Amino acid sequence: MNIENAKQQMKKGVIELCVLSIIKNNESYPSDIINELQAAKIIVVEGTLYPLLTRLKNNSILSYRWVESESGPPRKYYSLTPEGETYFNGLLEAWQELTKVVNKATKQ
Amino acid sequence: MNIENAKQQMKKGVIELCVLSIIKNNESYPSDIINELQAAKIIVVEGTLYPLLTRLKNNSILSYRWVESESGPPRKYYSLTPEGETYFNGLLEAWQELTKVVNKATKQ
DNA sequence: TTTTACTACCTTGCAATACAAAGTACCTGA
DNA sequence: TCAGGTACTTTGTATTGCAAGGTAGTAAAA
Repeated sequence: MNIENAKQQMKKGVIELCVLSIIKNNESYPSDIINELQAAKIIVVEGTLYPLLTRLKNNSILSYRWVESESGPPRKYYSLTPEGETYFNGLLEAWQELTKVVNKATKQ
Repeated sequence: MNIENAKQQMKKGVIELCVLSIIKNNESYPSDIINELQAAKIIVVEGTLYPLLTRLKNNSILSYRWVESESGPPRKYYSLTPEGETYFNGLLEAWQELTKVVNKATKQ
């Protein structure tokens, strides 16, 4: 059985958390986000990220503004809305609780 | 946006790890497993667990033996195969690495 | 001017899997 | 014999990550 698949499953659950964390730290556009995730060894591709960002925007977690680029097409820079801040905090709390119970469950 | 949904997503990734951990500690049958997960606040229902166990069995991660019950139908008691032990260790390692990178990514 | 390369955003179809709900079957005791 | 509880199983649905392909703006080479 391929362990890569299971790793993938675990990763899935935290993509949203990590994306929001990156945006919270710095207003970002998608390529930024992909690069930061990659640096953190959480590989995510465009086909994953764009629909996610759109979903979060449609649910008022994120907002964006267009920013001209010095070289190339304009970019959508995303930031958290106040509602998004609350949502992110809840997500982070859930993550911390999950790690606690899983670590406990897998002890010994 | 409903945070329960996001929690659910995070949980998904660790169900397999937790199920294997429970079985590793004690040869178990499905109701055992559901109860232990529930105690750890990782709620899982039959419709999730049975297909998961079957999948793991088909991939030689788990094996089972029928055990007569004192009151009711016989039970399938599951245990890890040697291959399953290896797989579990890999999964646990992946989990520990994931928590590390996510904690780093969400710091500050 | 036209073409090529690069960057950026977006969409479609597929696959994996958790869950709700319903179904089958066994065992026990009234 | 039948009612209730336990246990295992299956089916249909929804979510969501990914591969692959598409659209479009900018800039530099040909």
